[in-house]
Amino acid sequence: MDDSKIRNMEQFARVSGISRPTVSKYFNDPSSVRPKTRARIEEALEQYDYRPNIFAVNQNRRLTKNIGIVVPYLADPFFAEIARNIEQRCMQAGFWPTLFSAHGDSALEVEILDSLRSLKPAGVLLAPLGRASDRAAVEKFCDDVPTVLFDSNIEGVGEAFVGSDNTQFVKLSVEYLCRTGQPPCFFEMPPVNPNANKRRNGYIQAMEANGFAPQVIRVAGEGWGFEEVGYRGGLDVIDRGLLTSDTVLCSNDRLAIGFLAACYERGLRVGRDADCVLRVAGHDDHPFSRFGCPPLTTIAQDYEKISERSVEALFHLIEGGRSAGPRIETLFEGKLVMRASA
Amino acid sequence: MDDSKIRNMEQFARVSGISRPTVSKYFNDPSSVRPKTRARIEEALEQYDYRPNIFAVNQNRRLTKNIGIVVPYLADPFFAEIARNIEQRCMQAGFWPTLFSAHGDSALEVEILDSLRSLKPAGVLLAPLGRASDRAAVEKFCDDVPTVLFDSNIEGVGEAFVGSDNTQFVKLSVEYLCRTGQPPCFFEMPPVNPNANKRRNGYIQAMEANGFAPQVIRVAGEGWGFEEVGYRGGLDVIDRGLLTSDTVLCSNDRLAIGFLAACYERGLRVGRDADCVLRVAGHDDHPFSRFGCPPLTTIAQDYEKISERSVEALFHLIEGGRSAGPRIETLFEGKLVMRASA
DNA sequence: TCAACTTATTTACGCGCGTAAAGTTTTTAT
DNA sequence: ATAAAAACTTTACGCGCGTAAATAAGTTGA
Repeated sequence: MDDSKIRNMEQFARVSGISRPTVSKYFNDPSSVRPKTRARIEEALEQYDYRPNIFAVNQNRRLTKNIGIVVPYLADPFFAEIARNIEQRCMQAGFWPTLFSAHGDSALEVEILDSLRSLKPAGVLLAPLGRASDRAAVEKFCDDVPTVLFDSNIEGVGEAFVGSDNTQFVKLSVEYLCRTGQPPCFFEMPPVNPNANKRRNGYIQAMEANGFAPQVIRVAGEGWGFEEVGYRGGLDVIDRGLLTSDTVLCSNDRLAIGFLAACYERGLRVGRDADCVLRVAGHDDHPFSRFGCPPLTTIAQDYEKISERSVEALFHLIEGGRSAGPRIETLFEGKLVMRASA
Repeated sequence: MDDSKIRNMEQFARVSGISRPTVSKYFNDPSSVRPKTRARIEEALEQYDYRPNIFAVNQNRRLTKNIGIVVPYLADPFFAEIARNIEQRCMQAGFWPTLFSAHGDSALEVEILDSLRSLKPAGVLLAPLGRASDRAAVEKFCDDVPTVLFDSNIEGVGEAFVGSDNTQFVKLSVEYLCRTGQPPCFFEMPPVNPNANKRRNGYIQAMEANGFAPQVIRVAGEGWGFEEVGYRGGLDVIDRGLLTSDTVLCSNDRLAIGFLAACYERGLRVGRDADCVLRVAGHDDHPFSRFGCPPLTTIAQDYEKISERSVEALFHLIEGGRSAGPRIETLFEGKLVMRASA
């Protein structure tokens, strides 16, 4: 390893015995040069570990290899997980992913999109805040940069959307709960994004389809501290005797985890057993749901497929140029995960 | 807003009536130009919203305004939180923070440091994986780039370390538990970093200081899925009757959350009440600990102070050049957070 | 008011690489 | 074997900005 002072491509080209333009071509696409040439470059590469100056590269390429990943709230392990998944896929494809979190703040979301613009990214994977998002700002951004939305949809914005079929999620959970006990009431907070709305409406629809009267319980609270909202709301609902069923279907798992904490505090045993007074279920299969007390019955999002398809859609977009057809929405179905809570 | 086609600093300088070098000076430090000049530039800035090309800027500056933030495992909300905190402080100071997660993988950690190097960052805030880290690689990186370690220390590596006084943490928890009930046994997994070791040793020390015989229970398991390890280990320990005390002090909160799940599954009621058979406590005050069943008694890390001091240390380093004195280790004390579990 | 500073302008070069054009060599196909 | 195609080399320019040096203009204070 003669890792001497190779300062630029010029010098590296010299030591590898290949001309600089060809070396440049190699770094843009190794398969674009003759195998013999490629071998010589890679041989030199092992001796001298040189890497092109990323700033000079990005300055001169009209489109960089950067990919922006924006999530609404990184302290939610769901987004951390899916971001990890997406990151790795991007890296494998030779891109340079950069992760951003809006931390639940719409002003910050706009700021991020602004900075992102100056990164001249080849594409962006954006999970918007949802209701709080500055629609106009997001829309304008999507006009400038090839963007795939995921998790939370904004109608008509971005070149594609990949997410879950929330209506189906709730249909699954409602049917399971109705089949195995009392029809559930629905526990929610003011919706942060369209998914929450779809879940509530899906619940109403599914209940009616099963011949039951829907009962929606909405508790106050805002922001992304869902557990806290579920906990406080849970205490309130329990204390005021507002539960209309012994089965509580929560809009999402984080809310459910807060609700479980409230049940525990009030001495309400949750589960399917005879000594239990309440059944509780959620949606998402959040990473922590299996460690709830009791472990949470839920509908699992397909992390793998969502991230896989999102990245695929973006790559398709990047390669094929824009306007490669109409905006495509891909929704994945969830799977019932039966645990002890319902 | 005449947001026409300002393509570079040349053009922006022209429309603002100031020479390009002076404009350049302004962007490097607005206060370095005469107030009148500054006003004219900022006036033009509002009309034409121009931003210097970040790649060209970074190529020519010997040191960029980039700051790398590296955490071992972003799916842990503790790190997500502290990263958020650090991020914002950096942005406020006019830097450009970029967040990376090693996802529990030491190869990836090295890869990240490698990519980071080519970002020519002004500095890096690194929470290393710990035991799994490639010490040589990290050490070499720290030689090249001003780096402050946080959370997990590597002796002698980096210009400074900021973290928690884990010995004090355990001293606090042990004393509290001894004072209020049976002396605790210590529940741990194979240590991923020095913190875990310090906690175990601190436990032994504190127990002996209080005149009790320490009892360490180590369960098998590796990786960063602590809850899973705590859960499985918990079941095992309970089923085999290995608990030597009715009070269990867990090495950290995530392990404790898994342990609580195991207790719940085995029908062991946890808490301080008369009908409880077990007390459980942890360390860290993890974001989810308050929503455990029961809410977890723990020792709280001071997120704010850790991130504040880490950033301070890094800025000090960046301004003062390297070798501004010896390596400084800053440890913050924890605070007892009494909840229902112990 | 005039010297002594301070700040801005002009001019010019360099950073490291993408990329185009023209010429040369190697490979492929007939 | 030979023409055509493909890949490479040489040469040269441009990207947008940092930065240095020499010069000019503005500011300050007694």
